[in-house]
Amino acid sequence: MRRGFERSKADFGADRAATLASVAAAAGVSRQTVSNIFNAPHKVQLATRRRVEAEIARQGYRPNRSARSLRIQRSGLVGYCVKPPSPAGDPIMDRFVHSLCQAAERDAYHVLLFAATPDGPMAAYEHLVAQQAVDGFVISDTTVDDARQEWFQRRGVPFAAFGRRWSGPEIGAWIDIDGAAGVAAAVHHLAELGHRRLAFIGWPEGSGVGDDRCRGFREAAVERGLAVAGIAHTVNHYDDGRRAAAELLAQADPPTAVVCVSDELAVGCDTAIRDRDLVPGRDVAVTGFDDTSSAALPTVSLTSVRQPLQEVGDHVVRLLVDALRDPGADPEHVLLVPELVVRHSTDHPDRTVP
Amino acid sequence: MRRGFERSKADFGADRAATLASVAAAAGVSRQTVSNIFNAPHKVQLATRRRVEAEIARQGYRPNRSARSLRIQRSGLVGYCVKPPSPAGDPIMDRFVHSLCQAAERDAYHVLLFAATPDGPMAAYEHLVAQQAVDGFVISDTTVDDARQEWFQRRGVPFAAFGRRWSGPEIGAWIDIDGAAGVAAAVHHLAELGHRRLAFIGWPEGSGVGDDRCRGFREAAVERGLAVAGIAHTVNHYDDGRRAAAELLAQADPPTAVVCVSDELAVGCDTAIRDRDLVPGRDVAVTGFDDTSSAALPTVSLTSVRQPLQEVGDHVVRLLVDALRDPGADPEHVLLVPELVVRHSTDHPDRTVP
DNA sequence: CTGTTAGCGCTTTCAT
DNA sequence: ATGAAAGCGCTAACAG
Repeated sequence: MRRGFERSKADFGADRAATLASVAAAAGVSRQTVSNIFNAPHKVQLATRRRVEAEIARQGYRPNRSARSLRIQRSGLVGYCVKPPSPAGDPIMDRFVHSLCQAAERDAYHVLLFAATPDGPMAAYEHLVAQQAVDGFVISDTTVDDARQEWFQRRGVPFAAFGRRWSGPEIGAWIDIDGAAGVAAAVHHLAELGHRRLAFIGWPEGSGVGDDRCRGFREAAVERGLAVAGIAHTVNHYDDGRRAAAELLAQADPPTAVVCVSDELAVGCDTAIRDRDLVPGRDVAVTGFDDTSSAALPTVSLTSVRQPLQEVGDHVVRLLVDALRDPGADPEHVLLVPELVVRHSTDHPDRTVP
Repeated sequence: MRRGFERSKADFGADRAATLASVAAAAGVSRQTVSNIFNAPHKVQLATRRRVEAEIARQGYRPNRSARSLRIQRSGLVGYCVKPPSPAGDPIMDRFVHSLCQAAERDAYHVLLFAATPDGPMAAYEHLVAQQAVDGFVISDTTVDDARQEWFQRRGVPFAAFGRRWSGPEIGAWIDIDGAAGVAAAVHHLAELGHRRLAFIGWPEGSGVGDDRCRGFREAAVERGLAVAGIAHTVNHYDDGRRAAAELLAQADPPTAVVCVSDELAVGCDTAIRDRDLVPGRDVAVTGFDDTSSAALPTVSLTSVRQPLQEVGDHVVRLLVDALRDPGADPEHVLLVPELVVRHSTDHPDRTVP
């Protein structure tokens, strides 16, 4: 029977992991001095410090995390709950999670990832809090009737949200993308291209994010004095976007540009335009939201609103660290303006002013 | 100045978190008995057990994780390194990560997520090992010259891989998707539809995953006695797929079906077919790999190979847990056959036998 | 600036 | 079946 590891965990146990004591003994100083090297370097004389540091490097010593956490009563972990994958895939999850990790590590934190359990939405959070497994949470995808913020507040659990509160009183710190501003940027862009008659395809009403983006459309249209040729509300599926767009385009006085609440719906709209033997961007303009990989496909080439997720990660960690440091401080709220990525769906090479 | 939390962390400190001692005192038993409830329930009389359990529930007590980890010398954490997001987005990352979390939690583990640091590929791994922050690692995206497995072995660090070893001796347990079988399934499907002349668009040679899928194509073509009208190798971009497909289709005796190593390239191929005023699936068939959201778009409707990522998560956690339990055991290797999702790109409604 | 002491909350012998 | 005692590795308070 072949061994899986030349040097298994059991063998490894022979030369035990380095500890404060092993480093101290080898360097001929007290354990406290070694500890100080990490936690209060200025308290150690340069000569001894050098010597101890050499020994630390030689043994590859790092303070044991459990022991340290137990002593200082902090885990150094940030909890984040991943939502179940949707069939359509999540266009921003991978970027957000990576930026979250990076930002956390800059502040000497790590991310503890967990999935929701079947027994209630807060069960997994509760479990981690009771175990004192994490110092706080980052949450995302906040909804209109989100119960999490209030739950955290009631228990004094520090957190920071990617996504604002859509109802009720403000609780805790959040950072969010200004969806209304993103959609407004699309409207302004279209207005500058000469479009005077616009339509909007949004999600069903009541969804926080969706309503916000819809408001951005309405307000920008008013501000620019543009005609609104219709506002549709539909679930976030390609087919529904295609159907909604077909109806809008079949009107007596159809829009020359359609602003969509998501790339998924915008790609449906793109198809509806082609269904009428029109060319997206040349005959009818379209915009989406999220700058997904589908939008970037040259066959689609969709103008879309891109969320600055790197910055979101940086901010959300900062907000949490602030809450951890000073639980009594005023929670901060940050609204980031996203960026419009212009492609052929609004700016076709053969386009003439509508 | 408004307070962020009605009951801040500081206030919260007043009624400290429940401990073994607090539960024991309230229930009128020793700390040991409370501990036994969790770790050796059979050793406790039913009557006292009920009483203590009631008190545990009342106080919402859970054993402190740091203390427990320190005592038993295990963190209950599995490390997983997220790779930086690519511009194209990762089509399978969200599904894999979620299944990883779920599977880990079934075995009372949690996932510690971290990002690679600038200072060397193993620096982040090393840091976590030295701190004893995790009990082992799950790795994915194994490459031909992957140095991680050997590194883990040398240090006796338990791990399990999603992705086989592409070179060198076997080290550790892995689970992988049988890409060759997936591509072969596509070839067999095409053969059954009557196609006799196929081409393949793959990645540059030397990439483990890509070569494996290419081999699946060659072998299945031989097995079925099909003609090979060309094998292209290109980087994984839409435009390159389109260009490669254009060349293959411009030949004197072009293929009637093109098998692609990825959805990204397959969508490029789809465009190249349309560029020649042909209809994908009716005139020339195309297949991709990964069943991404782009493939599922009805405008594309791409037949594609879908990886069973839920099962991959289950297996990879099982393999790691096995390695943790018995470091000396033979590492297991699992190869999962993926499933072909048939759509219009191979089975167009108006299709006639080629 | 260095060394000693105590204890974070838990599990694991060992007695009873 | 239950209770007492020891100690995992660390940091903070204090004494020298």
